[in-house]
Amino acid sequence: MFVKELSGMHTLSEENYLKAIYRLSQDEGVKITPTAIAESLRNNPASVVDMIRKLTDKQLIAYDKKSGVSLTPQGLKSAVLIVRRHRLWEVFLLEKLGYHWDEIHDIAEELEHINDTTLADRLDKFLGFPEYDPHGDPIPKANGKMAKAYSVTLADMKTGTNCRVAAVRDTSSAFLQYLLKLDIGIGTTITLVEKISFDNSLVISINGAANTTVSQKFGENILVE
Amino acid sequence: MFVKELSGMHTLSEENYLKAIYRLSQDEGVKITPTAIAESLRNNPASVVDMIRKLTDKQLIAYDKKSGVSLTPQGLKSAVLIVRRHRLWEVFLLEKLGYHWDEIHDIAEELEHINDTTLADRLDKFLGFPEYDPHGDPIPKANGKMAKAYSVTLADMKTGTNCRVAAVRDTSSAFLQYLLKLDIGIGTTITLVEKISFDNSLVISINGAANTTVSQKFGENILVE
DNA sequence: AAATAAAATTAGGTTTGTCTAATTTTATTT
DNA sequence: AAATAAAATTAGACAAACCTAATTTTATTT
Repeated sequence: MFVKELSGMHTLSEENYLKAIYRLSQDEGVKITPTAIAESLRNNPASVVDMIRKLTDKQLIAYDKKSGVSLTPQGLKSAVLIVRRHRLWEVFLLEKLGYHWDEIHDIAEELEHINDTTLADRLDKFLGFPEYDPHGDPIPKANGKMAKAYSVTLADMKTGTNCRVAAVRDTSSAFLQYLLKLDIGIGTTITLVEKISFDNSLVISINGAANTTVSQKFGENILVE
Repeated sequence: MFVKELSGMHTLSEENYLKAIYRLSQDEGVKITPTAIAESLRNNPASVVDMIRKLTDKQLIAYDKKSGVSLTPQGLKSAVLIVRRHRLWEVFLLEKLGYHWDEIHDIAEELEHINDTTLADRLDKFLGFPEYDPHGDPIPKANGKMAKAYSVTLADMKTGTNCRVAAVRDTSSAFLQYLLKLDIGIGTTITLVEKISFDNSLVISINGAANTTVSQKFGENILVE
């Protein structure tokens, strides 16, 4: 299929690797190893090594044993476009089709691979050029630029301070449904009442309501501002 | 990937075969042979034979040397759902994203494979439950029922009669762009002025304008009422 | 009916992306 | 530094979906 040879055209697998590598590259200072990629994609390091070779040949990534895997400018461009499409489709599914935020990730995971020169831009326009997706992640613009991602977590907060939920790190429906049950969404105000030093559990007040206790892991998956 | 084993889940290829068989089954009285399927999918009869075995094992089609390939009730249900999704997405692309009708087929060809229990129904609702897609093909309802497809072509008309363009058979951008140039769309009124007996060319008047001559093949790809 | 043409099928390959098991390289402990 | 553990890599398989070439079956002519 000669179509696949056209610049900017990648297989489904290639796109998923680029996305995984992009995601891993967001944790600054962390080396991107074959094992890390394999864990991220829930596949085998041996498979990753094969794909690293393929993507290196295609000049989408670079691999240096010392510094690990990195995206080339071309690979970054492709990865950001996939992320752009993913996040735009999430907005569409939530705002236009009425899905809840715990249902959209997996569908967007498929929609993001649909490739057409103008589709993302048309969708962006149709949605009114949203800045953030329903999970609080910034949506890359057509030129690749985007607002800075939130990085301070609820677990990083000082006891006694207030914050606004800005984004969620984990987008699994298990986590999002838990948030729904706790009545936490983007924009919710949380007060950190106490940190339990034994296991770093967090005692919080959601929108000024009675106190609730959540785990450290929970706190690390809520991004605040 | 155990996910693929769930009922109603088919591979991309399987879905394309089901769709092709469904399309061929619309020409009533025509036997669906491996060669016909291969032509429709532009692939090799040997490949088709492999897939016929696979789909037969999965009880999605039945194959009888005398009568050819047919969809089982289960296969029909899957095929109709794919067609439903395709046509709904076409409406979306045209009406919401502003594409022209010659650009939407190929994109819908990808979107149609996205499978989620409620996606098609939500999209249907969002679009206002359209009856026909932008090419005039009826959109199957959630229950599988749909308006009858148009079947009379411009070439079938009697000389001197008027008709309204109801649908197009060929959805290739080459054909659709030609129609755009001729100023023909769904709803256009055409008068059949004369049939040239030599090669069945058609002399027509579009929306009452000056006469134009088109080929027999052209006329056979315009469905009218 | 025999000859020919067309269609269907089988046999054996190829590519993509995955896997397991074995091996080699690198990193971490002791 | 040697021993051990972990990570990376290679080697060899496999499934899906396709292919070509050869063969068999079916249909059409003469």
